[in-house]
Amino acid sequence: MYAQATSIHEISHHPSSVLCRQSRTYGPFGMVATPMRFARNSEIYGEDEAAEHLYQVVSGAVRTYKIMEDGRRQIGAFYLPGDIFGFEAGDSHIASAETVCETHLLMVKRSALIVRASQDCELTRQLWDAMALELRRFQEHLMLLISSAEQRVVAFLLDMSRRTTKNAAIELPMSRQDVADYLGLTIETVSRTLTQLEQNGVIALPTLRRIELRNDKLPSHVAQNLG
Amino acid sequence: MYAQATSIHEISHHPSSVLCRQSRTYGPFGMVATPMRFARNSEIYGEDEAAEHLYQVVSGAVRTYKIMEDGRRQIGAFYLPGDIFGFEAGDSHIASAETVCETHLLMVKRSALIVRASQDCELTRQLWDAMALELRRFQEHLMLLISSAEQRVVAFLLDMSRRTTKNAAIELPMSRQDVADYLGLTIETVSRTLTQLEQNGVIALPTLRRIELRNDKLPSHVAQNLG
DNA sequence: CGTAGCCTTGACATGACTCAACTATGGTGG
DNA sequence: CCACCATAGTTGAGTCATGTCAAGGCTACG
Repeated sequence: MYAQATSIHEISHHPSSVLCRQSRTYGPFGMVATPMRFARNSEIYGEDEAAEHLYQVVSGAVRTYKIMEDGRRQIGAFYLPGDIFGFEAGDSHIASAETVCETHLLMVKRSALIVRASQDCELTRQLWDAMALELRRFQEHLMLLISSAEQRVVAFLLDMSRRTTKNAAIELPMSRQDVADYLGLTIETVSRTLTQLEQNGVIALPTLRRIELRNDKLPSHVAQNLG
Repeated sequence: MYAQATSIHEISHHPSSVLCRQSRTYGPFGMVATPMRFARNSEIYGEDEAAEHLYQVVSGAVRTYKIMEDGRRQIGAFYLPGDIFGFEAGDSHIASAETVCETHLLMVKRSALIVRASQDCELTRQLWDAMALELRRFQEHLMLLISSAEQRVVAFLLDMSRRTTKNAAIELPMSRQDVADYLGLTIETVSRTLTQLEQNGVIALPTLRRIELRNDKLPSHVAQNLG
């Protein structure tokens, strides 16, 4: 329902430009990779599409999501520069992936990766660990979804803070609607919660997308979530 | 809070008996495996313990879970006969694992598996697929947690039905409290929802733990969840 | 037949959702 | 540079689903 409201612009169903430089580029796990650029809100792959690649974010941000029968959208994860995504796949993807803003990616072939892993014990281990990290993220996301709105929002902000800058200010690449669909809340509840956190002095909101955290003022029950 | 109420009996911190037969037993992925037996509610491994093994359920049932700061317990997954678990780990486990009822397991060494996978492309692929399946389960669990109580309970029953018998009756190995902690609901809400489903003729409850599904009467909005 | 654990039911409280109006922001063209 | 528009975000009032607290009923096992 509310996800429906998100009008999506600039959907370009394939890479705005694929930069195939002559010189080889190396991506995740030291594999030969193809650099790609996507405009904002572009589809990278769709649910149920054959899963032939693995991706690493160079700049920008990516969201993976599923649309439920009732029309709601659940965002499974956000991927930021350095993150690798596309694991969530046996033969085909189980979620769609879109860019949140203009994004540069590196793309590697899954089949090539598997072949190389089967000759390289260290690489097999790295792959295992990367998937375990992905599982850990999902597990933490699960825990989030059973807490209160305030806990969800604070945990989200802390996670973003930890993953981007080391200082306490974050520049969110995604809209309130994205945040809401990630946290399993409505956009109104996210907005109200942010306002309330600001009034309590836990955060400052110099602009809509910029958020400054006062770590010392965090509600104690979530402070422990800090990595 | 309510999770606290679950009084746990018969915690035996290690395998009641490890059957080390002379003849070798083969477990998941064709690896040499150690058979083990656990009593009901026994700990298999704890959160943050070193993750040295992978397990396959032979008979019985297993739950993985985390305890949150506020005392609530979130069950991440149930594993039934045939299922493999223990993937959710880089160097150490990110959740605890306990038996739901008396359970027989096969245990294989992760390190040995990695070594063999790095010589066997097919095995690498199988491992990848197994972890992808695990990710898929988590993704589906995520979707569950943002739906209504009725949708959660029905989806849970359908999932259990699909994974156990092919007919429409299921014998739940776990308590209402387990179900509640898996679905992110209270035990009261689970109970009320089951009663309501029974009154609507969607299910029958011949005994507390036995549930019969009338697939034809399922609420349409979840019927699509059928695999 | 008694008891303990598990489950159900009821009455009430409350946090998040819905619907609706309003405000701020950022980009575009005059 | 300003006015305008579309988009994004905020705020308010009222409703509803689920949680909380408390009592009571099964069931199974000794």
